Amino acid sequence: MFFLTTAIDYTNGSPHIGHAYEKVLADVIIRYRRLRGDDAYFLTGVDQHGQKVQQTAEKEGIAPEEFVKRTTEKFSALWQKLDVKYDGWAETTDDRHKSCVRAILADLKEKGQLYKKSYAGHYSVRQEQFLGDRDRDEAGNFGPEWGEVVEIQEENWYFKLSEHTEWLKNYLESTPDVIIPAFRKAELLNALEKNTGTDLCISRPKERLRWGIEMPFDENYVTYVWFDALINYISFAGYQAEAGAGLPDFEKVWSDRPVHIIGKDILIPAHGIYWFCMLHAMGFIDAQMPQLLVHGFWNGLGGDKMSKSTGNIVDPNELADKFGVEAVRYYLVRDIVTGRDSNFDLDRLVMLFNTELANELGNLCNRALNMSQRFNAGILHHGGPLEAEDIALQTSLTESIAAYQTAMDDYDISKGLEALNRHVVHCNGYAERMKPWELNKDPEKKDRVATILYHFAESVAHIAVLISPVLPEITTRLAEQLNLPALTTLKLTDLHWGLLPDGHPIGKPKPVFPRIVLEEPAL
RNA sequence: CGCGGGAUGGAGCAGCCAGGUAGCUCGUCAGGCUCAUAACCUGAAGGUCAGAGGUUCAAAUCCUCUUCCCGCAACCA
Repeated sequence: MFFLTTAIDYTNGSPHIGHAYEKVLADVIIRYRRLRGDDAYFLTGVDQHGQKVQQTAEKEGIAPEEFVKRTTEKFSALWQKLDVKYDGWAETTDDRHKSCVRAILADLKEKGQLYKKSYAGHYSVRQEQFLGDRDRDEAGNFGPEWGEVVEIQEENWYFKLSEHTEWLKNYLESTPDVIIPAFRKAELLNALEKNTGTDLCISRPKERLRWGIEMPFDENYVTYVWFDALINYISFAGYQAEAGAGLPDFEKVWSDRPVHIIGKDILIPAHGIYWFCMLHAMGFIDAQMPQLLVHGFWNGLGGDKMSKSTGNIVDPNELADKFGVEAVRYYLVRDIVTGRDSNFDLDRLVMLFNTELANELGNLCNRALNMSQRFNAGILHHGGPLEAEDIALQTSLTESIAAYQTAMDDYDISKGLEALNRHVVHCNGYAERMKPWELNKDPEKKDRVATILYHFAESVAHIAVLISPVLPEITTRLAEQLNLPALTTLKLTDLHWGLLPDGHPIGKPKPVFPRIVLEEPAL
């Protein structure tokens, strides 16, 4: 089975465009895999524990449970709005997750993978955290923002990460496609080089952090981020779950290498090092290690980082309300090369929607249906013998589908959409060259007109199916206009010339993509 | 020598891994069409592919050096 996950979002604030991008990307990939006919499972969710949540909840004077419930809602509501359809929803406060985490910790302790060690360092009472050298100012002191800084000693639990780094290095070097895109692997190997020898602190004493999962063998501690959040990938996949827990069958879901979609910021060290080593310690073999699909970031217009301080944060909710879900989904996967960064540009969002969807595809559909209605009373006929131009159009479609499939298999959604667009453009050119509106004036050419119109409709039918991973709602609308609802259930392998039967009554044209019109800027 | 990414016509990008006439979208200019969502089609102008050197019959693409830009604390994708 194809098992796809995303990073789980931290429920300390509102979702922004980056969160939306990752989920839409995942949704497009999972829908594509289903279109390909693969059995697929999509898991996403939220990370709810930790200090920040505890602090923010305190500041607002409510219990962390309450706070987390509220912020989680914002995320799930957005996914619903953006038509992101997942099979499994991971919330780290879920009891099933907690017991899985505890079972894993107990097991690793049993195996001698965990130990307790004392650590001494500078601690900020106000911020409730240990400080490192990087927190010092130029003069080498801790600034006033940290408040009172004391030296304390503290015991914590550690995971023997260092016992697995050698294996990891060999694994990474000998296995292709562990990290997509490939250029990130070099970075990871470099980081690994530096990391050897250190173990991983995985606990916090309860006096400092209450909002977490209690260690199964030491009630004074909760486990800290790694053995909580990362575990979601297996806990919600049904790893060691009891029957009837409402979780999938782990053996089935994790039968192939799963794909984890993550942002470039959490590759090193979290997923690239910790997670692989954790799985290895748990006994996962090389063939069960996940692939990491690492995506880039959306920056502000000038390429600046998006941040609250510069105020260039983009709210996906507002975006969807203003421009529509289709425009947002299309833009997010069309205007970025998977793996790289891109600059978020509203003008381009509008432009891409208006040109590629409204003008080219939408208008193609519209003109095709209109002519069919006006010239042939809305009935499609396969028509007469094919001319060179007809064959060229069919070839264009075949080539577009092949290019689309290759690109989509490589998670290159942008290139896949571009391939579809090429065929749409070809169709519009075909229309200009064939001029069915001229031919129609000659009663002798009825058959020829029918052939041409059929080529339009059939192309639209194919594109409707192929674009469904990105714009599922549009597929439904196009299928309605073509009066062939069955299109929405077709798989890639079902596609062949002749989806629309001879004598098929086509629907009435109605703009599928109304152009986005922005108010003219006042001059 | 910390690590990594980037530099391609006015703007935004692809091509680079597996060298072989420099491509896409937008914009600009000129024309055409009228079936269609003022949409569509055709053509043109515009690039010494950051710079220097090297390998090669051939380099945007491989190698070396240089310059400039961006990212690299935190459970913010």
